Amino acid sequence: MSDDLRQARLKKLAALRELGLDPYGQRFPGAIPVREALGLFVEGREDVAVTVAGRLMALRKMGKAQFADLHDITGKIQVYVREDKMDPAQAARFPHLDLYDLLGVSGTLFRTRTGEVTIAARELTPLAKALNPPPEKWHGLTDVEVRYRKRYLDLIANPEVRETFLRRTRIIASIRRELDARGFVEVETPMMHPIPGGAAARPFITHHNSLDMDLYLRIAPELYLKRLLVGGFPKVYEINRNFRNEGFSTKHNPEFTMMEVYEALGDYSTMMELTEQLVATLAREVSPAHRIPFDGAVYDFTPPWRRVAYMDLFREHAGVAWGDAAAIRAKAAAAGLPTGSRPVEAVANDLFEKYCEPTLTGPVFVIDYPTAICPLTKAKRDRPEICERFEAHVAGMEIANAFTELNDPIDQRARFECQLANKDEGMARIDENFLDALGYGMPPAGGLGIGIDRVVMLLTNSKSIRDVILFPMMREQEAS
RNA sequence: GGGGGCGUAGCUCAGUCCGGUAGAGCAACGGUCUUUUAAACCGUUGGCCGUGGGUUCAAAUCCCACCGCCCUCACCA
Repeated sequence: MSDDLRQARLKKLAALRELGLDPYGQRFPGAIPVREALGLFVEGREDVAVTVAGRLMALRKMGKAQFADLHDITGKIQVYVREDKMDPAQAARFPHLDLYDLLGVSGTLFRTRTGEVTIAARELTPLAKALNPPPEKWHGLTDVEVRYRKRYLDLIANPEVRETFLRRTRIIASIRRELDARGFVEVETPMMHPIPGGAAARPFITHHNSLDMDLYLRIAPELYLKRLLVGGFPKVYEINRNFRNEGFSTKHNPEFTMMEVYEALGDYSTMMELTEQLVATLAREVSPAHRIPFDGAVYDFTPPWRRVAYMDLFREHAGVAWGDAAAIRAKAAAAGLPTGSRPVEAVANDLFEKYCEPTLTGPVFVIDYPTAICPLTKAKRDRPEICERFEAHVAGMEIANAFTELNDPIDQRARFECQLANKDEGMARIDENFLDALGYGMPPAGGLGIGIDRVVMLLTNSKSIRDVILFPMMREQEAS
């Protein structure tokens, strides 16, 4: 039983206490990262002293000698223990170790007969006793459910998982660096909204007790970032969580990380250039040759990316004419898509997503969307039925969505009212405060949203969004 | 929500088709071993076979329901 394994470890914990040691350790100054320690080795010398701290991942006992593998985030170092040639008080500590214990080790570096740089241990300091038995050492932890529920074990046991999440961190840092260098200012806007807006999605509802008011976890920060444009911040961005109360999949997590950028005096063309440059920079950091492998294909993000007009794609692949409302509804119904009382453009867009988007490999910009499905986007001056919006698609995923922002408060109100009339579109209530803000004058601007999780998926060759979110949404389950 | 798959020791997995005493490797425990690399060798322990019901003389195995996970479709500005 697992309980037996635990009991064996508790016995060793007690033994450490009897030696006067604290199995859970104290401040441990002087430890250096494992990789750094390995770098201090000087060929031919065996007197270089180092101190490291890490997790005990393997133990090979050979009579009076034993070899241990100590891991930290930077790597692995082997520890050599000769019980008969050590201070007896120190030697007495070693029999009470278990795999996964956290240890501090001091000693001198040498090279073993088989060539591995190793610490000859002089001093051992317990830092934390592991009471739970570890996953199997060779196959590691493969059960995806356990990997997601106990991500800490996944990170310990699977080095490539560590690498994926470190890369995620580097990607986000790089985005910030690039935007900061271009003069964008990072801001934080509310996560709890009285009216959910800026996207069409079902929100999570929560409640503020002392105000006795329902609040919504934000589905997008858009309407608040635009208020900042009104307020005179010309270039703002936010990287933070959005929440959408919808089904989840390999490409959707209920909470996900979105970056939104707004640039006063720009438009969707400037956002297209920004998108290309940002993603290309990230891709170059992953692969200087600009060859990004993903799901069996290879993508090159070198600008400029292909641009294709929405209507051209529709004409080519939808199988019906954009203007033929009856044919559009008939085709959608035949395809099992909802038609009902929805506006014909919304139904047509379903056809677009079903028949046109899958033909895109990318990276590609789909540009110039029908105005009817873009309530926050400025229409083209000469063609009011088309608006200045693009989506960037790669490998069947939408990774970016941007437009020339609608800044006419009267037009914006009309669009909201039209949206509200179609209950189907999911809008609950018009955000009057947002319209009021536009009434003070918002500069013409380009706005861009990039789904960070999906970009990280692309750049880490991860097929599931759960592999790039440390703690993906899971049904609650009792602790095991 | 629909369809498909999976759930057996702490971990990685056989066994299920075709019902007949619950298996292996790793880990643990006890030995041998003074430079090993998944150390090796000898021995021992460890199981509500996801949960509940049914069929049967007999169920890990067949049937039903439920729980959880994965894939897929649907939903999804």
